[in-house]
Amino acid sequence: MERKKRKLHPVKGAHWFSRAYRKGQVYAGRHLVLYVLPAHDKTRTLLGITVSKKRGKAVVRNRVKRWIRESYRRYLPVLKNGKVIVIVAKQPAVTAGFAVLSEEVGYLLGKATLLDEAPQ
RNA sequence: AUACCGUUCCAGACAAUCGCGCUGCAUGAGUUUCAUGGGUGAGGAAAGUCCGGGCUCCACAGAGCAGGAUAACAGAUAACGUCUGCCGAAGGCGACUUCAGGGCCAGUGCAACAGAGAGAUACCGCCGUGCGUUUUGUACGGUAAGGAUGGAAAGGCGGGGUAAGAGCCCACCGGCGCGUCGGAGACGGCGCGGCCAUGUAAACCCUAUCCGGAGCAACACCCUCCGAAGCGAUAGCUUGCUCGGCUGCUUCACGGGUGGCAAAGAGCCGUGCGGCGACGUACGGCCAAGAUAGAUGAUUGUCCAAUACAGAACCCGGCUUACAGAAACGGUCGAAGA
RNA sequence: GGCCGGUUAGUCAAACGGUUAAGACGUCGCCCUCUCACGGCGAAGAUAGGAGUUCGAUUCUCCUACUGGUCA
Repeated sequence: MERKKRKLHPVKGAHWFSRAYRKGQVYAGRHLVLYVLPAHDKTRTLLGITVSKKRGKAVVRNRVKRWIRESYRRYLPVLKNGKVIVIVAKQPAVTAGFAVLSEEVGYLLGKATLLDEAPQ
């Protein structure tokens, strides 16, 4: 069934973010915090990324978002559907680098039991 | 090779694999769209939002007041507080750099403390006269040369003059006014003259010039909702105030989408011509991001001395601020890059 | 993204361009008390940073940083 490539879907609308913060299940790591909600659309999983303006200037925030998005993309083929995931970057994430964040995204997704199988 | 000054340019490159936005490119499915291939994809500051415009709405934008901005002169420009040239001042041996650089001889205000006195003055001192007297002194007057205070003390310095002194008089210098010559002008040279109140206008102010208000979250359209309260010629908008103008209006609550918005303009590149230059103009060529939770990343290899500051959000012209380094050209000083 | 404001001791908060920058709460020390509190006396502690104008700047001007408000 995975012959067709999955695309990366972003979360749209501010109310989904606030719902995730209030009602979502929380999984915290050293650099990131993961919020998970069940989605209406069961055929795909949405991703939202939050990097506060306190974390740095526009270049820094964009770089952190790219790292997280790329990490998430690596786990996309083995990800369960029907969820809304919001990832919030903490202050250490700014200086962590891609390798560290990628590892942490995998760890948190596994902790939240969102992976069908172990990533290769 | 090395110091210094000015101008311009670049902002890691290449290859492989995976991945992203746009596409009014092609092909195939399909006629909302999807897939594959191609094309294209952040900056010199995209930043701060400090100025100037375009654009949109208010009446294509009106009158007066208030308010704001600018400040030698001439030009460039769509416009500017920007730029160019030039004048003046300051700094540097020099190339060159810097300057909110109109007016306190229109008016008003302020100048704390100190000091006798801050725009008017006599504390000490100097001189004269009267009184007293061995002497010291004391009263009145003259005086701004000297002392002391201050950021600033009666334009500065020298000479004449005087009882002592003083622009009281004279020369030079500074400032101001008038005349004349040069210059497009600011200004500069020369001559004459009243004999001159220090500083502060980023104090009020005066002079000249300019400025209507708001901003793409503007604004226009489509679908949904067509909700509650209030007003009755009041009220609201334009504008801070007055006039003038406009309107069934005002307040509160409230979704989604499309356009605006990106292919085309004060556009970029090259060459010629005009100009000291900013710039203008003619010809030829080019089309070069357009997101909407917001697109450039990951891994590996090679080159490299090394990758700083930093991410478009309607669009331009500037200014300011941040910044590792690399390159080119022109020039200055000196015996020598010391 | 646009448009407005603000920054003074630990906190709140005054100051026509002029001596040593008010106050209040808090902090510290001493006194009072058997001890604590209350009260009394005393002390320390600040103009966001950098330039400029001025004789002199918390105040005026510019730049930078930080921090609020507001606009569908």
